[in-house]
Amino acid sequence: MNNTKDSRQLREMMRLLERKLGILEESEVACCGITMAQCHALVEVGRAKNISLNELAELLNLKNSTMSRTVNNLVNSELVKRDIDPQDRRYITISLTESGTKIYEGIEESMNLYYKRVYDWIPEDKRGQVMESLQILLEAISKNECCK
Amino acid sequence: MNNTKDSRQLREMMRLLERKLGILEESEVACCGITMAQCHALVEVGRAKNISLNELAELLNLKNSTMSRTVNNLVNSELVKRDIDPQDRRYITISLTESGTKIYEGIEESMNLYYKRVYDWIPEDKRGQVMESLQILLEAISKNECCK
DNA sequence: GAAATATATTTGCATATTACAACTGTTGTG
DNA sequence: CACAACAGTTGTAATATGCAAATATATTTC
Repeated sequence: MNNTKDSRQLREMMRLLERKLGILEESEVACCGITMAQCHALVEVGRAKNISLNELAELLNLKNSTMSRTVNNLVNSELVKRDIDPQDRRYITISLTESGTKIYEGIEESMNLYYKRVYDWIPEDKRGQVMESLQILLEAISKNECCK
Repeated sequence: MNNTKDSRQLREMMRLLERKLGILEESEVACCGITMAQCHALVEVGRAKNISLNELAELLNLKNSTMSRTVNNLVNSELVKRDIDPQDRRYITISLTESGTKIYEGIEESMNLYYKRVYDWIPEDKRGQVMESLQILLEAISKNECCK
C-alpha cells in the first residue's frame, strides 16, 4: 500500500521541519547572549509570569537538578529571580527581572514577526488548510505518544 | 486584520509540535544508551553511509570542534569508525560499525513505525491535505530564513 | 506533640556538549 | 620550495544533563 511511502515522506518532512526550526532558534538565541536551554527556560517563565521550579522542569522535560542549575545561571545573569513562596517555603517562585522581560519581549516580537512572514507567504487560499492540517497533525501526534 | 491572530496561532502550534517531537526523540534515545547529540550524528552517518566530519558538522549545524568530540565518543563506544581518506589525507570518512548499524536500524524502524501510526490516525480524506500543507509550510519557512 | 513520611529544591559528582582559539597535518598553487 | 588554504584535532572554559544524596519544609500518623 502507499501508506508506507507516505508515512516515510511525512517523517522526512517532519525531520526537515525540525532541522529548520532548530536553526531558527539558534540564530534567535545567538542575539540574546544566552544559551538555548536558558532561552527555553526564560520564554516559559515569561509566559507563565510566575512559576515553580518543578513546573518549569516539567514543561521543559528536564530533571529538577538540571532546572535548578539553569535557573541559577539565569539568576546570576540577573534575567530571572527566585522568591520563596511565603505560604509554603518548600516552593520557589521564578519570575523575570526587568532585563529578563526585555529579552523575553524581544524574542516574542521577533518570533511573532517571523511567523507573520511565514504565514503571509502562504497562498491565501491555502492558509485555512495549513492551519487545519497542523491541528490534525498535532492531534495525531498527541494520540500516539510514545507507547513503545 | 486576522493575520496577526492566525500567525500567532501558527507559532503556537509550531511550538507544541516542536515540544512533542523533542519528547519523542528523548524517549527514543533513552532506549539506545546514547545521548541526543550522538543519536543525531549516528542517524546522519547511517543515512549517508560515508561522510566527512565537515559535512556531518554542516548537516547538524555544529562547529567542527564539537563534531570531532561527538564523533570521538561514538568511536569510543564502537558505534562509528573513522578512516582516513586514501586520496586526500586531510579528510576522514565516518561510517557506522556493525553495532552502530544495529542501533541505527532500530531507530529507523521504530521511527518509521511511529510515523506510520501517526499517518494512519489521520482521517483518510485529510491525508493529502496534511501532506500538501506540510510541503507549503516547509517552503514558506525555507523562503523566510533568518534574515533579521 | 513527636516521629515518620512526603514534597520541593539544592548540591556533589561525573559525563557530555558547545564554541573559541590555536595547533597539526595535508594538499594545492605560484 | 614556500606559502596559502583546507580538514580536523586539541586545550580551555562554560554550560547542560541526570543520578544520588542532602537539606528544609509541610503533612500525616500515632
